[in-house]
Amino acid sequence: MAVERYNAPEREKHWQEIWQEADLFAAKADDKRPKAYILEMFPYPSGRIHVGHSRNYTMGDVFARYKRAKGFNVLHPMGWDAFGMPAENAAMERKVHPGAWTRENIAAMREQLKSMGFAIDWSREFATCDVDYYKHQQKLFIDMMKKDLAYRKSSKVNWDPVDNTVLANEQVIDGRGWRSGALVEQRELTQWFFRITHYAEELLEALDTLDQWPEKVRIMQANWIGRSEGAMVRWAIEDKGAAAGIEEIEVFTTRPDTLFGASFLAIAPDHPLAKAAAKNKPEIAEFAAECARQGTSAADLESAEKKGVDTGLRVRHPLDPDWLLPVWVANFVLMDYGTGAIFGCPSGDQRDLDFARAYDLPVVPVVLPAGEDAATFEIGDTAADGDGTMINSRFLDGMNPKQAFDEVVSRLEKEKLFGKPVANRKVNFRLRDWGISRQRYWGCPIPIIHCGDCGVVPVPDDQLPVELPEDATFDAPGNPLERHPTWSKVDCPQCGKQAKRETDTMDTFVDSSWYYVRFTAPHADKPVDAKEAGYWLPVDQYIGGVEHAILHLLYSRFFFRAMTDAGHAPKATGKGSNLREPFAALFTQGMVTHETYKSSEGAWLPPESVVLEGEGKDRSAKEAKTGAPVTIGPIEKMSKSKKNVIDLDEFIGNYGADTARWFVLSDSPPERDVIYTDVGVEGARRFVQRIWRVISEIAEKAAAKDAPKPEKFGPEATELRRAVHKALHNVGRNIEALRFNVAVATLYDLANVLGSSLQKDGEGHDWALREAGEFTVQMFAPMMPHLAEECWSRLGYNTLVTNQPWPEPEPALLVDDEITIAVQVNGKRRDELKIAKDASKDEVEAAALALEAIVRALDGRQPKKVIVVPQRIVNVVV
RNA sequence: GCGGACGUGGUGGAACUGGUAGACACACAGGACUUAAAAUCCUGAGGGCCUAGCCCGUGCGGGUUCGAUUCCCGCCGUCCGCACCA
Repeated sequence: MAVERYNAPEREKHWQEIWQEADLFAAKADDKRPKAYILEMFPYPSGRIHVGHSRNYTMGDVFARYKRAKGFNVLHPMGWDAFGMPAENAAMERKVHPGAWTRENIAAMREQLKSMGFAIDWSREFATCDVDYYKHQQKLFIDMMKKDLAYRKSSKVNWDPVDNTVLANEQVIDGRGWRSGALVEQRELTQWFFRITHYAEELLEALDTLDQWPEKVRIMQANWIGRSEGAMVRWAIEDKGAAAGIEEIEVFTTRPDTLFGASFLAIAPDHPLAKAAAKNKPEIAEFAAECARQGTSAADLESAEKKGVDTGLRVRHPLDPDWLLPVWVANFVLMDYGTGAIFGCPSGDQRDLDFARAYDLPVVPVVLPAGEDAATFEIGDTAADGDGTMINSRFLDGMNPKQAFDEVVSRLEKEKLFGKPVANRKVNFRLRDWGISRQRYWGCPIPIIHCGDCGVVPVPDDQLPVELPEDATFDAPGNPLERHPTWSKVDCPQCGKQAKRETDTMDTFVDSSWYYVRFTAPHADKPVDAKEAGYWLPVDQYIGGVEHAILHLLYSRFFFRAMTDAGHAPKATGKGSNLREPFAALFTQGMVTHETYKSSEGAWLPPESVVLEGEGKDRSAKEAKTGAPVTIGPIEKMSKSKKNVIDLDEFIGNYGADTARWFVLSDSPPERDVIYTDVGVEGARRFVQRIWRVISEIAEKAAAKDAPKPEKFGPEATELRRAVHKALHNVGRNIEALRFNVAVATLYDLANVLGSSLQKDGEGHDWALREAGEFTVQMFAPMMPHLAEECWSRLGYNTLVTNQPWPEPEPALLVDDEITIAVQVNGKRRDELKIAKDASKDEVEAAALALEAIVRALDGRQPKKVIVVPQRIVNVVV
């Protein structure tokens, strides 16, 4: 009989109301069940949720619902990463207050998330721009400062000389300010830093304990921290007059063994010596200014052509006082790394080689790679940075680099320059302290007061929070806090004299470095409720984009330690005692991508305004309204700026939340990108309807819901039960491993089986059908929860499937008595063999050799060897 | 430039730990139902050839192995991050 269509939008609303009334997802600590804290990286409230965002939350939700069914006490909260630049840009462009803009966006996005039917404990929701959140962050800052984990120092920013404002790296386009178009320059400012380097060693070593993190993220973090063992080597400057009294240059090197291959020293353009030298040589000043116009980003610096200027200064080689080397200023040497000075060994380092070739500096090979002849070996375009034998290195000749390293360092440790050892061993990290100062309004104010007499004074606890002034102006670039007429004027808390508030606000990465702690007790009157945090932490499954693999995750790992050490530790409970890592398991998911469209004027067009025609190479597009031609651009991650987004409301209105959920889980492995296509969505929508039909038919044909389990099952029923129990096993296993696309495929498979078994009959079949229907509904319930509730009630229940425990498969139904294995001859498959699962090796071999196709393939030749891997394969070698 | 990943039919992808490559889905073709269409259901299919069978095939080139999508080396391409986007 015909089954009426499932009206997803209408039924979904219904079930969401039911869940809300039952208050199913509110989490409470102190439960007898084991806990599971499941968290997706919280969103920036940019305006509206699109299908791209929804994937991340859907994955978390499937996992949370599954864990709930498996008997865990689940915490699955949601909040808003609400500070940041876009709100301030909106304020400038549209004259809305950043706060108002943000609140509006949050309200809209909250409704969108709710319409997806996520199993979220909304009572814990907060935004990082809530005073009640950031006031605790100010307290954390002060306590970290007291532990010397926050401090001030000078560092560089991108400065727009026309707008008189600091620019973010992304606001610098080809060296110019994005609004003014002015050439950006580097400028030094005194700014606040977190001492993340204090934890460099620990953050590196603890990576080994994160066995539920993707290997690639751990590798990236390890490289980012960049521990290297080397030596500090001091070089005496020959002409001190020219160097403004500076006597030496200290260099960090990981390769002291290659010292005899040195041909120059290079210093950063902002190295003190470079600054001193610039006073006498205008071309150095000019070069430094040119470098300062390159922007501050490492990618720009390192991909720029290697350039330099000879300072004219000369230094003495530490191993040979008669050997003088030139000192260059070079754009590829970074003041932030090591000492801001290097010695160049062109034969052993590609960057040094490129530089030496450009400026005709000597290239002396010092490491002879294995297999090369010392007499003929020459360096071409590629540096020899590998292992080998030392040559051209006097007393080091014949050693390997490791021995030479030790020899050089121990010699130089004993030598003195100006009364101190010439060299000493040193462990260096690439990791730099975290600069958190932002010269902007929409962020957490740094709770500091600057007093002419007392200096830097933290705001006392009883004067917290330092709130942002509502009446700031956004009509001009620059920091609204700085130009506010009264806000920064305060009395010094120590001496009472007139003083000035710190007008820098914190990097928004600070906000997101501890929000997962706050979720454990979002209304507590101190930053951390030790008991709640101790119960829920660590986060058992954290889900977010790979783009956060380094910064957000490393900052969070640091901040969690720092706040703990500053007196805000979770209370140790059993397993969680001495908790240092906030995220026990991490999953990095891929983006949802979509084609981009551009009008003939070069403007981005949203997909709904474009009509597509043809297929393959003949595909073309035009504007729906005007018919004007449209360029089909590359497939890129859905983003507002490129307009290639599918709005969630519209989607849900058309298809329903379950279709959206099913679509983003289907096909693509979750860690990889998924391309949004209309046909893909159609497929998901059809499946929703198909499931509804199949379950409805099962509800009619199956045994009554309390019918006793039959003693015996006929072959049809057994076949069905095998398929269902296997699917149950696989779906559970794959959700557990977050391989949602495979779980989805398993369910497609099962739906095919259910469809055909509806035509069948036999002993116990009606009971098997009911079991199949119920298990199937439970299996897809985490993914399509609304449809599952609808089907559950169709099957005659007035309970909620959301509250049902995950069924356990019967082990006996998971194994087949007879299996099929492939038979190969010389590694090529020639036939397959059906044989009892527990057949012995000899039986398998005999049966395989008797196969007609094998006899033919052997063609009378005697097998040299027969490899039998039980239950897998037979390979006959001739 | 540096660091990290990824690459399988027309398409998205599957393949547990080195053991039958292409599950499942989309698109396509044929059929059933229908006055017709939509919807639904059934069937087919990696490519090639001398088609009872054989050969080729997981970006390209090598290697290890009885056996490689899987491990190793080199290359090409794409994507992510690079410290003030979040």
